[in-house]
Amino acid sequence: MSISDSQKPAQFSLTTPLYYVNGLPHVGSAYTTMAADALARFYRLRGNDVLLITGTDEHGQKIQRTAEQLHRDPQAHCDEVAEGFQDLWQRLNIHYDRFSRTTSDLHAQIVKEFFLRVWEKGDIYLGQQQGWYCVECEEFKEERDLLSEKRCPIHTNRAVEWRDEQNYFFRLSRYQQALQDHYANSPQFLQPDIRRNEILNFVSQGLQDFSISRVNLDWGIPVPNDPKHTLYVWFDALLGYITALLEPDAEPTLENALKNWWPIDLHLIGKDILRFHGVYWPAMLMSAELPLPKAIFGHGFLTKDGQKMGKSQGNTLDPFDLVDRYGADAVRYYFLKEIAFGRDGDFNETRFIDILNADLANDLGNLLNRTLKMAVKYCEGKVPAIDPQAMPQDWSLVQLAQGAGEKASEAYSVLSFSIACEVALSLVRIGNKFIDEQAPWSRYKAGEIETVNQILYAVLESVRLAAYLLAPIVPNLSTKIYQQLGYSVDFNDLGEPTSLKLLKEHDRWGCLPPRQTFGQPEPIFQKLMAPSLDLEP
RNA sequence: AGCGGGAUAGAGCAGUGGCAGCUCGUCAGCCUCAUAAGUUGAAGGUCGAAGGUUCGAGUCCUUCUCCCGCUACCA
Repeated sequence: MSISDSQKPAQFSLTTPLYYVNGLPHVGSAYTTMAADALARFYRLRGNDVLLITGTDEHGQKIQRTAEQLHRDPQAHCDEVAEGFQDLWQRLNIHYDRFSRTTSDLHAQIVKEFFLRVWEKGDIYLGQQQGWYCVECEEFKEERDLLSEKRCPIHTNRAVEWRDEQNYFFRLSRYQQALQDHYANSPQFLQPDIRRNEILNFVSQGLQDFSISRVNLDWGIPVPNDPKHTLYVWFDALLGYITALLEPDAEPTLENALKNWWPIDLHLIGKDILRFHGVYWPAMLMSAELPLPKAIFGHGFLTKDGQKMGKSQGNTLDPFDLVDRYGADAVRYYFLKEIAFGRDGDFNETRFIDILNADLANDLGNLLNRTLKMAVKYCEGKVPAIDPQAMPQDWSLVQLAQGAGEKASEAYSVLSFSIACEVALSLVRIGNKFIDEQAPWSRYKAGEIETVNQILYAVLESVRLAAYLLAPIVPNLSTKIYQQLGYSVDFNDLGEPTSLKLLKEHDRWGCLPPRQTFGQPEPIFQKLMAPSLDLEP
């Protein structure tokens, strides 16, 4: 199963949603993006060519209105918010390859070409959209959802209006069978299973065509053959994934965009937009006769202290504030380790602090620190000069470490970030027990130098392996560990082919080179303090 | 209303027929290499309720309660 060196490295492309720029990013967007970044880092470490796409969706009446309220040009408003997203991604140590914006000129070209392709297929037609319309929501409402006196259930003091307007529609109904066949033939297409079930259920009830244009909308891309209409959401935003694939100097054509990276391996999204990615999008692509993405994963939602977050509830969790107070590694670790990816999860600050201090400071950080300081004293500041292969094979730590790389790799491949972390943490926990049992400090006093060397090597190598396996989640921390062990590696600098090569075998036990000189031992993760609510002097 | 998910220790979770477990937190003993870290042990559970199948049920069946998601245009 080994890949020969002459072959091109396997490619892996993935996307986050293109986030709506109605406001600065919330923690849910950050969650998706952190997961995407961790996965991208995992594949890069494996030696794959990776393309991580994120970006912003910038059209729509809500944006236009928000800009107007701020007495600002809509584009200027979008620029500023998009910059806010990029700023947060930088703070969270996200390494994306493309940032796709739906207001870019390139995008308009791609949208036009795609639209015409579907148009020529006969899947777009002018129809009549009738229904109760809430101006605030910008949505047509089902009559059964309305409150008394035809009031919108969200904007309870506003009555909905009867609208009867011409819109363009996409013939989604035509693709029901093809979609169902695809779901059946590609069980990995919709993940996790619970979301797949929802979609299967939904599609089996029959599909209606959906409208893809609006008439009273200026801020957007005009319908190519009828500029009185403006494209609405899905025939705009979803295509941003394709626009993102254009090489920097390429002509904006579908052919150029799809040349290298299509189809996308994974669309990572929140569960709220699964239908659009799992039903609308593949149907649109089928209509355009393009290959479908390999998989779509809808992750769960976050609550805060068990409560749904929302501006109206006033209990939002600000990702900027979180990362500023605790750092990127801490935030990434909490969300990816403490929440089973795919399920809903909760943020609780006390728990956040407890978990980080226990796992990263006490267990991992302190294990490195105590072992390294012994090695500095007992082994002249170098990795003990022993043969890693000649280690006592009955040591539980060694046995565990030998299987850890593969286990973690399997976990990452199925987006089980939490399990990948547990694999690394189990090495650390067993390492702490092992060092207590073996008590190298006593053995050193008793003159058992050879055994001390073996013990310290085994523990340091386990910490190295744990750091390597955690690198997609906590790259800064892993870098610190590697540097204290004497490497000059930076896990944030993996664009370099040389460093990639260097690390390719590092998921295996026994890499740590004997006699390598250590860096300065110092705590890699300072304990977090709870915010002080103490008002007394 | 229909479909699906969930209810197990103070918190978060694992556990598809055989002694109820893991992590965090709490309390106590041990160690002294270490970031007041580590380690060992303890306390803490009538496994949502009731009934049934079985030698044996957290696990299978039936009924019920509560919570959550989906049931079409929520970026």
